[in-house]
Amino acid sequence: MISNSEVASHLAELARLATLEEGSSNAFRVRAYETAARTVELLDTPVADMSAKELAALRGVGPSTAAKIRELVDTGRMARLEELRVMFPAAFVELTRIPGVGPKTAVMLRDELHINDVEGLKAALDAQLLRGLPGMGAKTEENIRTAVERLGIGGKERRTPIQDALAVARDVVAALSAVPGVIRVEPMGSLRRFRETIGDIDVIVVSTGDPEDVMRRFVDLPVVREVVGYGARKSAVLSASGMQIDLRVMEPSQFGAAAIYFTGSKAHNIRLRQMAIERGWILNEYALAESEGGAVIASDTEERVYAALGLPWIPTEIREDTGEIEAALASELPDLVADKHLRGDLHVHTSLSGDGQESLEKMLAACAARGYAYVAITDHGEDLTINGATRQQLLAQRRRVAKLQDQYPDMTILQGAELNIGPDGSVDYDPEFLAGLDFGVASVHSSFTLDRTNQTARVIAAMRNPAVNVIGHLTGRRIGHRPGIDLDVDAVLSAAEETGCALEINGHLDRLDAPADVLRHARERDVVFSIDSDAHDTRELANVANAVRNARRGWVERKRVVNTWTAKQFVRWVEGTRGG
DNA sequence: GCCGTTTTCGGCCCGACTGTTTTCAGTCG
Repeated sequence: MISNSEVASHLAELARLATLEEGSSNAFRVRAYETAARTVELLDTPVADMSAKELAALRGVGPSTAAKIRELVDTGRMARLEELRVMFPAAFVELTRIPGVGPKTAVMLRDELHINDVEGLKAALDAQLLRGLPGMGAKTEENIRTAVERLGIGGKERRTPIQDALAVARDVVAALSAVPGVIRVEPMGSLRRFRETIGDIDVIVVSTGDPEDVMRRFVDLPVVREVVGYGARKSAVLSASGMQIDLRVMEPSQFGAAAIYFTGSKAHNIRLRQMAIERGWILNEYALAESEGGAVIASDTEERVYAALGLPWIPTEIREDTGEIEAALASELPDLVADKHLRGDLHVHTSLSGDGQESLEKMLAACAARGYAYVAITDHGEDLTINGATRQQLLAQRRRVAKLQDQYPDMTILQGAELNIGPDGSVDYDPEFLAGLDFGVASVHSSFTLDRTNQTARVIAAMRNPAVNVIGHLTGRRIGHRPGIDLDVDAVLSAAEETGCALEINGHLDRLDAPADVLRHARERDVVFSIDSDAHDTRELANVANAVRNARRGWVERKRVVNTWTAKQFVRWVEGTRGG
């Protein structure tokens, strides 16, 4: 049976190719396909089980798209998509990845110069054929030549892991904060929404001084390799690593409208602007204002702009037009977990792990300093041969923990381990030894290439193990480096409901695992989570803030997170899950 | 292609920048 995400990716491709046919990504047909793709992607009911009539009742899906979905489900094909694939082969579509080449230009290049791929474009550039086309001159030709040469480093679809983008953004923010007159510098866009990968870094500078000072300072930053746009209030540059950084300078009174606008997502903003129009208003990056006369209704804070539209402030992580507007209108926004709710950390390493950097004593002191009511010390199990702790080492640690517990009357210390889930679902040590531990996190650290059936079976077997309270970094992915293991997410969520085993939300920026889309799908299920740092030194304990933001993206509510519970509730859950 | 307390047709989000044009089209976000 075809999955919803496969159907959604067909619809997304339909939108991409329709862009070429329509000549614009803003064409209504294109937007309709995009909306339909988003709706299907997020739906919990399999579309394969739905009638055309039921499909057409979904938001953004009408009779035409419903028929296309049914056709795909029934025949495995979508005739319209196949026609478009013939009209626009992949090598031709590749042309639109070049910055500056949109659908109109690509089609003109083919119609006028018979260019069908990037190689053909290069030849035409060498022959200086582009400058003879309508609306094109030598300058445009040169711009396209430059863009082709750096395809792969600055292409439109290039995305950077959030870990790398955050580092670049931090430097830009620090440098621009020092410019005279600047009172505020904030990263916006997908960085503020905390997506796993970032396209461009968007930054707003609020300044009471001369905006041109900010712009000059911006394009002179050491990180800047090339200036790709330069205006009085808006500029764009490419960083040394090829990331695009967009900068806007705004007045203090515009900050709220600007923050909403530049945070996005685009789909979220479109919904807000539609709501503004219904009221006879207009919403842009400067203000929410009356269409007639332009009297400003709200602009200085996000809260005021949302409130004027009849909405509560919407958390940045869920601004994707995937149901948050409807929830806000119905006063049913989720009670998202926040940093201040955390009462403990359930995945902490010490120097007993080969890759742990600091002593048990230091890690506990740092946890206590964070105000935790409980903590689980979870060094690697022995099956991780280069990093794991032996039984003797764990027993010795257990005695040390017992002594240290006296120093922390307000913090319950659980001594456990991060167990390794073997390819067959077994974990380290033997059941008798494991029963002597207080807590168990079980994680996949090997055999990443098993098929879905086997991966799913091993994870579920670990969940059913009475020594396991939490499944660590569910998919094992490393963002930008390694894909996650192939899992039947539905089956895993069912096992989590059945066993009470928590799914970890890991705070390492290259993990953010379980991924937000998995968390979102767990929303309708009776699943609990743990928000963990997976710290290997005291500094990394702060990683929980990353996990919190990823949890919020996945609509995870406070009540679902076991380490927001009181010590009493938490210990009851631990005891309930241990021993099955 | 979708949608409707302006409902079955006529709308559909908004603006900066660039390069090419003397008023605008294309691209981008």
